[in-house]
Amino acid sequence: MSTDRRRAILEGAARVIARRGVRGLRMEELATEAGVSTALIYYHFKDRAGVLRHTLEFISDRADRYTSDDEDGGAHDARRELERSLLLEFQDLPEVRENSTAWGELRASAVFEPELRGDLARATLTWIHDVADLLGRIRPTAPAPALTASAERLTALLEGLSTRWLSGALPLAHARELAKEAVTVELERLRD
Amino acid sequence: MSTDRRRAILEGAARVIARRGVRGLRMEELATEAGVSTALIYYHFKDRAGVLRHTLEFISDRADRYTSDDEDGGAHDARRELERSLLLEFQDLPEVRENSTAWGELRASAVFEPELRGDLARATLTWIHDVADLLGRIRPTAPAPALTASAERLTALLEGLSTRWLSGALPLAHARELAKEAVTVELERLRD
DNA sequence: GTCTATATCAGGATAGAC
DNA sequence: GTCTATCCTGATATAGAC
Repeated sequence: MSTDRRRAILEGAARVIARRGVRGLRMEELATEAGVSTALIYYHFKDRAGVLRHTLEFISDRADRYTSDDEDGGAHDARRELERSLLLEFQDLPEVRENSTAWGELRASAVFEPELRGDLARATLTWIHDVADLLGRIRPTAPAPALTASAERLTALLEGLSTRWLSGALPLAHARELAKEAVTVELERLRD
Repeated sequence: MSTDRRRAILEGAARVIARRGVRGLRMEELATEAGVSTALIYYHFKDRAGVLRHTLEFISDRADRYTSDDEDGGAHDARRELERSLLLEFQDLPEVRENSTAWGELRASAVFEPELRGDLARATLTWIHDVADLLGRIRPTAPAPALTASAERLTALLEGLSTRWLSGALPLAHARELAKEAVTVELERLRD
């Protein structure tokens, strides 16, 4: 059925992008991966750029599922939740790798393809907001701008570390350690 | 003369890559940009991959010139030098933009092209080392591992912020501010 | 909605003259 | 060393049947 195929294509796109990059995504390889014809991809997504856009959306939705919705935990829970959600980026599981890779690719592609920027900016903002929110639950007295700045730094750092990890420049365990310590450092900053 | 043309091609390649990305580099556009024929590019660099390799080398050599060599400044100078060298990444000057863009492209491409990883790792290590060195001059009593960890976080953050800037997700001034504050935060961390 | 077959074309690469 | 002219592959996209 239609919806299933659509989804299969998006899942396939995430896999192919993780394997070849946005730059390396070939419509025919995607078709094979998803078990459909190229024509069907064009039918559903109009063109290559459309595939990219929807895949980005798909991926960020999927990443949202990582974040729990519990809003009423105490500071201790928030701290654990924060670390959990940030370190989730650094796991050698296929889906996580896919998400990280695809996210990095989309970010990098957006430098040259302005059409991608809107969605990317939206997703980034949401992410920053979520992190700022968690920080705020740990440091209830910290002013909002400081929380946002810390969240911006943490998320940007995560992206930087993630790319280094994926490009083989940084072992996974070390990346996790650096990220974890960054949380400590920023929380210290937000203390007074 | 031969050497001039070679150089013109490499400079042109840096500009084109900054504008279109590694993937967007077209041999013909490069030829026009450099004022030569496509055939000459192949004559000098064998193929497209050769152009890429030599351009990346060209660019990292050029970026080295940014870093000053003065080794004997006091803590105050070191702090300024640190901020200067880190914030240098965030300027809207053609050459800086070219270098940042190409660096980001290189980093992103390395995720899928292992051949690129060696050079990249080397250059990254040098950078981390330089930053750790400056941090050490400001905090002479801090242990080396802590200095390295801070340098790793700062440089990874820079890469993250840089990509956000170049992809239009983060205004230049804001990126500078976040980077500057990150220096403060890390130096605070290294205090005790 | 989905496929097969194919048009179209951009762009990498080379031949050969100068 | 450098150019003009051209070949040819690989990839996007569409036509049209089912």
